[in-house]
Amino acid sequence: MQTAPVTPPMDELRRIFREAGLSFTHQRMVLYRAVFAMRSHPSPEAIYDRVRNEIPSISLGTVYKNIRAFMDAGLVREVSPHHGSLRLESNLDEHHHLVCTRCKTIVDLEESDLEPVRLKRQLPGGFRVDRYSVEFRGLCAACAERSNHSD
Amino acid sequence: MQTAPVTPPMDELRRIFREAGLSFTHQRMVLYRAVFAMRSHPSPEAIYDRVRNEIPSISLGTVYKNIRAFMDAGLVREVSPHHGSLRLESNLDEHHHLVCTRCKTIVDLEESDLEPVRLKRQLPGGFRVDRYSVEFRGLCAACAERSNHSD
DNA sequence: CTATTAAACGAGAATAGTTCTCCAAAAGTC
DNA sequence: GACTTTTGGAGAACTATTCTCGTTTAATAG
Ligand SMILES: [Mn+2]
Ligand SMILES: [Mn+2]
Ligand SMILES: [Zn+2]
Ligand SMILES: [Zn+2]
Repeated sequence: MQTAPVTPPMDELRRIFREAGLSFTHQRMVLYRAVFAMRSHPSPEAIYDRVRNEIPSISLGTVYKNIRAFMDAGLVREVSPHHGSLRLESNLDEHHHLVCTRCKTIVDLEESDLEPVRLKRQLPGGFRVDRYSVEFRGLCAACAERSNHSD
Repeated sequence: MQTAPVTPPMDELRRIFREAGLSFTHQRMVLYRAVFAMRSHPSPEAIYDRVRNEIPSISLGTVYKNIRAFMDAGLVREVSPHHGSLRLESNLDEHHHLVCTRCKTIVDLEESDLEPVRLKRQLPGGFRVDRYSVEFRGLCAACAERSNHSD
């Protein structure tokens, strides 16, 4: 199970936004609550659909702008660093990935470089696993270098 | 290291395409060779750029059509099942994912449900890891069910 | 090798996801 | 409450991808 999706009270939200450097608006508050109430890794469209129940006049542009504001503030993340464009995998062997979050480079890591992943308990609710892989996110040597310089 | 990216000879390619139910065209052959020569998980645009050296008149549409043909035939895969649309992560705790490749549902798996992932060797070339997560791909209970029926 | 049929190509229109621009409205500040 | 800054809404613009259609190329049969 997961930490319960508790909706923070108004003044707690004010504090969260203040600390994030975001002014407090009605739309932003409703969006924030929606995103944290949906534990389903929602798309902007899905958030829009839900929030329109509460604010029918909200625009999709506002949803996108606030998602970006939340991401920039580190309040949420994106599930995959590779939304946006298709990336092809021609290595059909079991293997893992090193992903540079800055330049989006993806480098293979052989299956045999890792101890096998072991589950402590059964997977929930009859999920049928085809394959798994481990994704290491960070900075490649080149980007780490550039990052040190511009400190 | 990895299996060397050997370019298969012409008649080998003919066989591969035949077995995949794909007719043999010049564009398709050059595209196939490009994709398997690039171990960098290329985007369609990157493949296009490379292939235009050899076939300047090739169209981006042809690149997309053949990528899809290769994917449908199981010759290549896509790196992420979530290109296409942004998906938000509001759970900032370390955790892992169960991803249904059919309905794209993403379910969290707590960090503590897994034995810690251990590397056998050092990571290559100074990659700086921020975090890692394991992605289990397969079919959720609902989709597995539907899949059994329509057999 | 040629005729016939089926599949693929190139060009460009269409669509989906996302960002940008601009002005009016709301929030933050004193 | 007046002034300044940020945000929201509407729609244009942009990027990634798919679709449509007429022409070309490949597969198949004679
Ligand atoms: Mn790979
Ligand atoms: Mn998650
Ligand atoms: Zn990098
Ligand atoms: Zn599913």
